Amino acid sequence: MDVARLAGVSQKTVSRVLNDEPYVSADLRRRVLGAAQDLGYRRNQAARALASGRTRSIGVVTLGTALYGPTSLLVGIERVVREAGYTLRVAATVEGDPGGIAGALASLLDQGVDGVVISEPIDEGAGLISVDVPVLVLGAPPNFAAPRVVTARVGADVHARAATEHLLELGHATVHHLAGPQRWYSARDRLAGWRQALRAHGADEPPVVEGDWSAASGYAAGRELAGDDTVTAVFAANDDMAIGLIRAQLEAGRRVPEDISVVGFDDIPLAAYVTPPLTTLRQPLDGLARQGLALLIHVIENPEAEVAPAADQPVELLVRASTAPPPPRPTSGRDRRAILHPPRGPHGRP
Amino acid sequence: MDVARLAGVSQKTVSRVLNDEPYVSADLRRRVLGAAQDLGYRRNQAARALASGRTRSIGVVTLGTALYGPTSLLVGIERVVREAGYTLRVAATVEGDPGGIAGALASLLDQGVDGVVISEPIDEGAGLISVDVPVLVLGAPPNFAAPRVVTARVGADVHARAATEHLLELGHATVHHLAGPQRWYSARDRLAGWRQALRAHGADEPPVVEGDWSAASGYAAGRELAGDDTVTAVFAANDDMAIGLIRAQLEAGRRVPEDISVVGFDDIPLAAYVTPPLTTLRQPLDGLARQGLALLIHVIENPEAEVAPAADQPVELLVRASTAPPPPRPTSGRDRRAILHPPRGPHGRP
DNA sequence: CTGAAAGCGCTAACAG
DNA sequence: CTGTTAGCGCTTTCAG
Repeated sequence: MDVARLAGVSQKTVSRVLNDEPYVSADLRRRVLGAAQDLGYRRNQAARALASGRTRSIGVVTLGTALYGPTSLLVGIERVVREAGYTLRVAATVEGDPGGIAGALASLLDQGVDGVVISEPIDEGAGLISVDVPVLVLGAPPNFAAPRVVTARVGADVHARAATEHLLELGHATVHHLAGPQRWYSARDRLAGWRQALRAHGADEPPVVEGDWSAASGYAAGRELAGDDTVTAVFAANDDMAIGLIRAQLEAGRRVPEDISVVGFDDIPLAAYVTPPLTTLRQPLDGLARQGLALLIHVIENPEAEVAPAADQPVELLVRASTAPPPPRPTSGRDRRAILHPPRGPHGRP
Repeated sequence: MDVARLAGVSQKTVSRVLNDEPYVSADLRRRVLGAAQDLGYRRNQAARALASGRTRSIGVVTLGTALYGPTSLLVGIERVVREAGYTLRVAATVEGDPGGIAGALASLLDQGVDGVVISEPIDEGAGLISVDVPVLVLGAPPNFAAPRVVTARVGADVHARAATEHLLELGHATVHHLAGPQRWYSARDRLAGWRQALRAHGADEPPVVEGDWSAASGYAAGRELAGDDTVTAVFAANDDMAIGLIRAQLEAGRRVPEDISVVGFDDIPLAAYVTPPLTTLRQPLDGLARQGLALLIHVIENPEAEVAPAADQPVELLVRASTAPPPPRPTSGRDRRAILHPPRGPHGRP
């Protein structure tokens, strides 16, 4: 090693200095650092990994879409990983690709990551390959075969329940739910929370409409629902669908929130600026990433330590202008499909 | 190596089989594959990298935000990288962190990536470290010291020009521009295109308002502009700002598009579902990623080959409901700030 | 506190 | 077609 020669020490001393190991005299340390600097020396990570069995890298399995939730998580994960001195490797899965998670995981493991985080997995039915490094699962039930699995979740069911209750407390007889794809654990959680709220209040449970998270699917659902004016309140499983749904309502001549209230989920940055500004739930995605990774890194670096599971993240309901009490005189239940709404002109908001 | 022993061959033969090298008998190949299978053998990538000097990984320097452009590109990049049989390493930069790109690049290079893509860099003023692997720069002028730099861009100036011309052709006397942060090359491109269009049509060039890509900044700009009703058309540098701006206009009692037309940029999935549906430009981000990476991988695998620069991606203007001809009787230029708009009630859309 | 020797698990080069 | 011999550049023993 040239650095060692230039500094007139052994290779091992260089290694010690660069790894901040103790038992090196200040003088040697200075000399080595100087030599390394002069030579523009950088350690070869592949060699380090081979010799030490560690890569100081963390792999993340995420979904290959630009959806708000997964991408926000990814951004948060990257930041925390970097701050902790690790590097990030990414393997995305494609929806509908069976065994996608297992494949992505295998690829990451091949690369020798020290730990992996599985972000918002969807239920693939299949069992997962066993993993010999610590795993962090973000937003799903812990059902992975790994020596050390830690999980962190937002407790979406609690949130969904709060959203639904907000609507119920406004006086709506019941609340419809525009659900996310049920292969997603987060979509199931939200559905469950909605159902809990309805039961707790003794409200009817209307049939669930399922979307695919997109505004387009929300729009389609909105057209379906627009014909039925007993629908006075909808809890959508994410903001995009909520916005699509609102759009469909407006086009059908129903006003939001006067005729129908809508609550979203996520608090995307746009939520406060659409018309009407959307009442929604903020997901503490950043806290989730931060908290989960702190746990994961702790387990990586202290293989023997016991870890307490992460606490659920807090709920935050943002009441804006898309929710209001139900319209005074709900149409009688029967023949409702026959009632034609004259276009009342544009949707209003003072 | 156990696999070699089990199959009764040399280590090198195993290596050959696993690397799909020629000159191995079908029989041996079968035997080796079988043994590897039985043992659940996986190659150690660190050792491969050390011995071969290649990692079959590509690094990407991206911005650590959840903005639509950067994240969509990242998703596209990941997919193409995976399809090409490479793995992905990510290093994000933080806005405002000087030398962020250089640092991220250094981290990636340390990891021994075979190539790197710099996605939507911002101008950091500082020079960039020199790089000894092929580099793909997405969306910026090529000014990097690297043996092989390839670039691909969307030609945002052409797009911006088209957006501005759309407004001009609708009859607007001029078009205001709500720009993105000028440290971003893409923001500069859009500004340049807007300016070109104005000049070509001999229109006045109003002062530029600069936002930070967020809907909140668009809203702030919208409030500023709302007092001036000579402003009949605005080209916003992205959809989020356009939506924030529209919101501010509506709150000020100005109708979109009757009183003021707005064009966005990006065609985020929500653009067609906000109120009014946003006229915008679709960025062929996916094509960009695909095209750029094809080039990069070609250069990685054929170090000697000459490459033609990627062709600019095509323009696609999506005319929806946020643009219309200007209002019939524009208020005279003077005293315009004194004119109070009685709240005309809600913004309309038939 | 410091150094010498011995690999980590693979692939490159050269023989057979 | 197949095997042998050396390393890749570090970190880990284990002695000084």
